[in-house]
Amino acid sequence: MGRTSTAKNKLITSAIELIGNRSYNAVGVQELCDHSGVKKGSFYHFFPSKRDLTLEAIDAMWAKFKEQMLDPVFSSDMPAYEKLNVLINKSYEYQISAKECTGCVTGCGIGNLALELSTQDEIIRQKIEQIFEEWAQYFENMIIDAINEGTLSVDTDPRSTSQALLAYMEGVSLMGKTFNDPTMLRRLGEGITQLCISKKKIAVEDNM
Amino acid sequence: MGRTSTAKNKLITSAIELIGNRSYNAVGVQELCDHSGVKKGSFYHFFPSKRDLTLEAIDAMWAKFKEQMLDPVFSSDMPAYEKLNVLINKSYEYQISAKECTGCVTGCGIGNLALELSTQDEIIRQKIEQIFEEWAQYFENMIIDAINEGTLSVDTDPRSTSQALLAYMEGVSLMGKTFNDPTMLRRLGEGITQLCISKKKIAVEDNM
DNA sequence: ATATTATTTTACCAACTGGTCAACTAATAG
DNA sequence: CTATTAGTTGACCAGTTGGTAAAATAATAT
Repeated sequence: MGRTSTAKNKLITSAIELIGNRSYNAVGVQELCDHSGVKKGSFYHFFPSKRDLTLEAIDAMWAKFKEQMLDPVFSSDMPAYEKLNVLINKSYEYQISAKECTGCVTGCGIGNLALELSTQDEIIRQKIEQIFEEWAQYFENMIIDAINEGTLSVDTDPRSTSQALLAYMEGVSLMGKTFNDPTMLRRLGEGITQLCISKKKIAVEDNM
Repeated sequence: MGRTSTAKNKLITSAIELIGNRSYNAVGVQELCDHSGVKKGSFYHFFPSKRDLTLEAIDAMWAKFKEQMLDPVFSSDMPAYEKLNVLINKSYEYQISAKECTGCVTGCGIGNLALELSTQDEIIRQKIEQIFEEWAQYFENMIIDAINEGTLSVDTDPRSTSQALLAYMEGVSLMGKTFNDPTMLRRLGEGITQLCISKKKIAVEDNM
């Protein structure tokens, strides 16, 4: 039925690249079309609006992120603290290559859009909220496992702690981008374990 | 010599408000002018470009933030962990009122601009980098004091830890904005002390 | 009063924004 | 071989963008 097309995928790929390196509002429909070699008429054949392309681009970013970053790490049988270290290291490597390729630490594509658009587009905000919920779930499962194994204090609140871990990762990405320095991810990333992880049977609770 | 004017200040105030609630690229010169009751010709009498207004708005945001948030807290003689708690609580209160007033948790105005513009405007990136440096300095001084007082382990690296604290604050703001939920600041904010602070003479180092 | 300086106003601009439309072209199904 | 469906193309649009220029207006200094 009719002919087939690669235009849609090319547009999504370009959106991830261009919007990821700059911002939603800094990239126009025309540029998206030029970059992917698609005419504007085709753009609007596949997407009702730039907003809708962005929505699909966010899905694609998240799918890729899970596949390349989260799934490999969290389906392994490393101890929790090592999972976090590996995750941080992968982020570090990613930002290294981003900087080599574009001259800039680009940070977390999803976090960038979250800050730019949360107050402007409720649908996009909700989509990213849902993604963050899912993302934190990886941490939460890890924490619950660690508590059951006895490597983490039973006092640890899995949900709050998982969100704190995500917040810290996003914060570290923000710092890396602001300083345009990938090593920030490694240096600050190390601290992530302090937000929850202990190698002892029961974490020492001395902060009250 | 000539007449005086309030236009410049009105524009800066409007920029903080409008760009703070939305984003740099989502707010145009015309809207800035309308909102502050200044004609466009006057805008360009005082600022060579929208970018330059933003630069001054960032300075004003930072000055206000120091005056209202950082200075009161860090010039007090509270213990370090309480300084952090008060700071978190102030941020929480601020986001509560932002949401009451605009319907949205707006997050950290400086962090928002950092993510939106760091890869697009090197001058703005450098300005925010410098602000973050100064901001972290507040934390660093606090940490050094705490180490000297013996309330914090001598193993603590003041510089990295101070940046980690800032990263966490920014991350928590990002989460609060994304979930449009001010209580996130309070709930996640509590965790900040874990990034460095101990009430015991010497922190238990059990993460290595 | 007048010259000077600072500020305001209005009208304007080219470039670009997201988005539309109708005609055109390929592929497939019958 | 013909319909039908899916995708492509280029011309077009109204509204907006950041920014300009020159004349008009107020305040001050002399």
